[in-house]
Amino acid sequence: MAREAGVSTATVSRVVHDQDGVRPSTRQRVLEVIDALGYVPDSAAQSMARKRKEVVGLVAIENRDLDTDVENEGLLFIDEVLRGVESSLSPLGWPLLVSVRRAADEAGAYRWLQKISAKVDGLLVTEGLGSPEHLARLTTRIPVVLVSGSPDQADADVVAADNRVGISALVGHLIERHGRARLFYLGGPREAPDARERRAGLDETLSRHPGVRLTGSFEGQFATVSGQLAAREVLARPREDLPDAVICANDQMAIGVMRELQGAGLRVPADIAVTGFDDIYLGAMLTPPLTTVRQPMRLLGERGCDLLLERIADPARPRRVERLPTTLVIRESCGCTG
Amino acid sequence: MAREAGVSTATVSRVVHDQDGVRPSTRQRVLEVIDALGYVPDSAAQSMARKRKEVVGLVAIENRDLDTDVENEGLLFIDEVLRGVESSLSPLGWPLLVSVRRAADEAGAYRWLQKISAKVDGLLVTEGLGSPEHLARLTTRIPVVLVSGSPDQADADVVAADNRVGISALVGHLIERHGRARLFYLGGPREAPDARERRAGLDETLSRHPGVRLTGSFEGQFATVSGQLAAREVLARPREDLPDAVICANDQMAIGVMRELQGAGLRVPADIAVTGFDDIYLGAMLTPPLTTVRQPMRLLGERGCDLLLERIADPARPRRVERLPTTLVIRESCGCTG
DNA sequence: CTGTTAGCGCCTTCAA
DNA sequence: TTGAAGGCGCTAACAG
Repeated sequence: MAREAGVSTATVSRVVHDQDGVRPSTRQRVLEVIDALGYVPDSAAQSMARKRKEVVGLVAIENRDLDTDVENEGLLFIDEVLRGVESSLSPLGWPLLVSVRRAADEAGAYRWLQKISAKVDGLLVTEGLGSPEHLARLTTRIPVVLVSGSPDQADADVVAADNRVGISALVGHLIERHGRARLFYLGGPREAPDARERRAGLDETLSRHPGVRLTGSFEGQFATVSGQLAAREVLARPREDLPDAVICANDQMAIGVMRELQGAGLRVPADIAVTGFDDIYLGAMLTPPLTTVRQPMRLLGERGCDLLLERIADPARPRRVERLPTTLVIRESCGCTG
Repeated sequence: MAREAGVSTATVSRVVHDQDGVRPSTRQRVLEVIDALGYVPDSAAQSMARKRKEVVGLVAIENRDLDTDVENEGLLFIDEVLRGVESSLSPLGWPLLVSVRRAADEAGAYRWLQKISAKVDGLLVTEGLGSPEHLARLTTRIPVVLVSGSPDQADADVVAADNRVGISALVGHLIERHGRARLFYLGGPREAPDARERRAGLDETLSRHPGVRLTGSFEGQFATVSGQLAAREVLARPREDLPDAVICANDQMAIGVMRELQGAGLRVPADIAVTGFDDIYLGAMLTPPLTTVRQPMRLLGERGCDLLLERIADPARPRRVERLPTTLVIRESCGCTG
């Protein structure tokens, strides 16, 4: 290796890390050899020697049905989070290790998490990934930040949008402003903490409005098809039993719902209002434009990454849970007019 | 470590990798201890011992102007490529190391590339990233696949869309079908090989149509603002000197052009046609919907990754250049009617 | 079947 | 200012 070529050994290390205590002439010579040989220190060896990998990981699960949704749906949740993380990382120059798992099949999921965790200094875990027990074990070995995760997960730091306030504002609007009183709720997967919070927010709001009824609900997977499925269930009812609003736990599902409903000849929002959550770009382009709750996806990534870096720097630091504000985005699918 | 707890040493390794040659009872015991202690083998040490990291890298540069474009623009080139790579990787269970660099500032870019390359078994390099010399040096140390890169880069494998055919079909359509004869070309950055190919395709097509004139061109950065800038240049001309079509080297710039042109009161396509390249989702939602050339971005990622994996498996394998077909997507911004 | 023994390539004292 | 030496945690070859 470069050592032979030059003449020395650990001096190379000093040169590579521009530590001082090296005679300029020596440094010069070493640099030349390094350049000539195209030497690049192996990062695995480095990680090993100084017990630091200088990489953080991001794990996510893929909600979309690959064959149908692939080409669609503007910026998705994960894309935006990833961007945020990247931007938070780039001043440091650390790369990001990404791994996405197809469905949420529990089998092997933990081994996968472990394997990833062995390659990074800290891990960002999104949505309802991993059971609480698994996360707990993970957290004992390595810093973990939950992005949109459950705020009461053992020792993990958490960033999450303020789901309850968001959904509450939305539903309040639907009820008070548009007089909708027979709601249908299309929720997200049971495992997803943010889905659960949205549901809780809904129930809370309903309890404040005795005149309003939840006429049905459906557990979706945050994917467009879930919306279509749910819409079919709604359409299967006798016409006079139709809800006057379908509240969806995310935009993708709302898109599916709208398509299916409109396909069946219903007018949105005249016959039935439809709302989403997230505010993905595509929502604004629909006809009618989607009323939704904006959650700052990119910022979730940034803040999550910042928390992670802080914890990596100081593992003993007290646990932190950060709530990011949501905002009601009123467009037309709720009944408002452009 | 687990070894103490159990009783053995390298047996643990055998158990972890379910190699046979371990008495069931022993295996059992070791597994229990592993589980109890939550032991996870350190991947840096593993990489070191077997000289394999089981990670591939993806490097890209960010073309967007962060402050303006951030929230916009449906699935971008990189997002799609990344998806493709991920899907190609997931059966293997390898994670992907992602690093995005802001502008194309040459300074430090090579060191950045080197640093990333030290952490992976192979590298996917997108668009016009890295000078040919740098890429050449990189390639001697580690397998490299260029995604949308120059097909004549030293020893790197390459996947690229068939840019010339694509642009040629598009321009042919504009000329033959719509009689456009005074074209303005908004190209991509000089360093980007795909931008160069598109330009070459244009010139080629023009040379086959003597009656058609290129009235001007502009070198953009593949970003929306580039489109706005170019449009302003077009608008600054005397009205009678206006081109009858603006051909853009990607969709994002086409969007910028359309906005600016329409903002100035011009009708697209009646007064002036506008076309893009890529076929990002958003293009279909514009008014008028964007006529463009579709390049299979996701597939670029998949195939690129496959090539990379093959080369990692067999570094001596002959170099390969793969061309992926493009397709003309006729919507309305060219003058056709829905 | 299982333990021993070398490294893998680099960083970090400690001496010189 | 520099070299020598040990060790990071794991795997692989070789003995038992």
